Amino acid sequence: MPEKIDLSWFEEMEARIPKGKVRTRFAPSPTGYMHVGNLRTALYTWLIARHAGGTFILRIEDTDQGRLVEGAVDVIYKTMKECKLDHDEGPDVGGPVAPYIQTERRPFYGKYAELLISRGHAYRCFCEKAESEEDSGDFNRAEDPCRSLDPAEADRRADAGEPFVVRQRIPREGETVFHDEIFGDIRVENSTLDDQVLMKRDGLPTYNFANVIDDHLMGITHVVRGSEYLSSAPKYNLLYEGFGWEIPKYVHCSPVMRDQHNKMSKRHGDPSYEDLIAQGYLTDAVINYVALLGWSPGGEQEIFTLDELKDIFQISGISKSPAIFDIEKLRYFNAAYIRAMAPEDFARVAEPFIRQAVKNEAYDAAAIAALLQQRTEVLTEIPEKLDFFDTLPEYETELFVHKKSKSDLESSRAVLETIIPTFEALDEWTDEKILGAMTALAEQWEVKNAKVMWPVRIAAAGKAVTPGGAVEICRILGRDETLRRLRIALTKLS
RNA sequence: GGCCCGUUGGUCAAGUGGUUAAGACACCGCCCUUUCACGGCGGUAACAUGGGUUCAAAUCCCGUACGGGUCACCA
Repeated sequence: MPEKIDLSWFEEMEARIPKGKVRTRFAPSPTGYMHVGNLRTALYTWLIARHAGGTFILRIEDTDQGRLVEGAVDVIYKTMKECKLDHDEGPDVGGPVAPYIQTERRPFYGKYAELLISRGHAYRCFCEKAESEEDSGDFNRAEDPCRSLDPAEADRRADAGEPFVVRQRIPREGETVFHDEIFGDIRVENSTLDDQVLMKRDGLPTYNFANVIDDHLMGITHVVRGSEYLSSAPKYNLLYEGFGWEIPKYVHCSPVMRDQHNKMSKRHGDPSYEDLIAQGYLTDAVINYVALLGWSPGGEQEIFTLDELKDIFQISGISKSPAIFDIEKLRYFNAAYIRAMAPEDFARVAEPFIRQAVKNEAYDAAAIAALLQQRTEVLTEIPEKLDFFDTLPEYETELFVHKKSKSDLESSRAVLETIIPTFEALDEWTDEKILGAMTALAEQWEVKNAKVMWPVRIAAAGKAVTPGGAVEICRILGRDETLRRLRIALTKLS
């Protein structure tokens, strides 16, 4: 009975829709963390809006009451903020087409479902939920008596309080073509589509229905989402046509994989965005890497700021095939970002990691950070590089043997024996003086600098690989501690 | 299984009928050097496969194989 449909309400809704500008939305469901794939979708969605000078919207899709996770929405806000993917409209900032949380939009969906029913594109289905019985569980619309139920009869049963779902009435014949910006035209036989549920028995819409309604009502021009929705896209088109709405551009992105066969997933222990940060990766590096996972700017440049990405991002550069997440390459990006940081910025982010290993406040964290910056790939690897500061490690004298610098046990002993009094006599403990003492000795003995510096560094650090050379290590250690360590080494070698 | 989609080195990828098939990560070698790095130079390594179309195909068409997605009152 179309009479009870109040068309003016729909007209008001239509009137609220902003028009003319590009509008995109990131619409996560609050699951508690940000997958890498999600982050990439958010990024691309944001980039499309910003590139076009359009509007970026955050919408929360929480229609699955059974999967609500406490605090999950906050994780989304926090991540988006950290990544600088700012939104113009959303639950926290409002906007012209509020509300932006689907459960708060609950009344809308029912009305649109009614409208669709009145136009014959949907119908009420009173069948029992087809749970269990996996084998016969496949719903066959051709056999659903409700599809051909008299509308008046259906209205009467609904009014009487009989529970029902609303199903989309898919034409039995013909084919539907839809266009995707990445995959091109895709055509499917309508006979392969089923009468999907639009409104659930609990009165909430399914994802598939809420999406169409909200995307339209929010004036979304580009629908960006994972390619897992590719096969339901034709049904969306039919819905848009049923309402007489303009179909937005679809941008389906292939998944981010952990290997050839599996998507990245928390379940398999793959890192989420938060995990990566906790593992010592920088937000900017993660964003940069993720941008290139499944999208290419075409040129040879790989390091981009968000601003640069915004300028050059093209939907056409998004790839059709899935991309495997390669942590090694992320490490490379992270290292590049670390090296490019202002020294004081790096010192700030590195300090907590430095202090994990170096408790002795006498050792200057900023000075250590300066050594670390050129040789750190991820922040979490910092502590292990610094284990020799607080306490001199146990080590074998074999460490003094080094062929490149032509060092052996005897030459090392001689170097230490000579350099100790020289160091004691230095009037200042600076890089210049320390270096000068060592190069002077090398010159006097007519040997390579390395032959002097090698044993000094080994004696000072007690390990072969250190961040920084002999001069820097000695300087940071301070004269007293350096001399103490050199004497220990001399004892070992005598 | 039906339907949809995809397939360039180990990985990310450029490529849109004529190229010595870019570049990056990783790997290897050399140089630089105060260790390790950084940096520089060089190297190994790819068009899944079979048919067409064409003077010419990684690029267009068909099949095959392989891979992914989907077939929920989940998103």
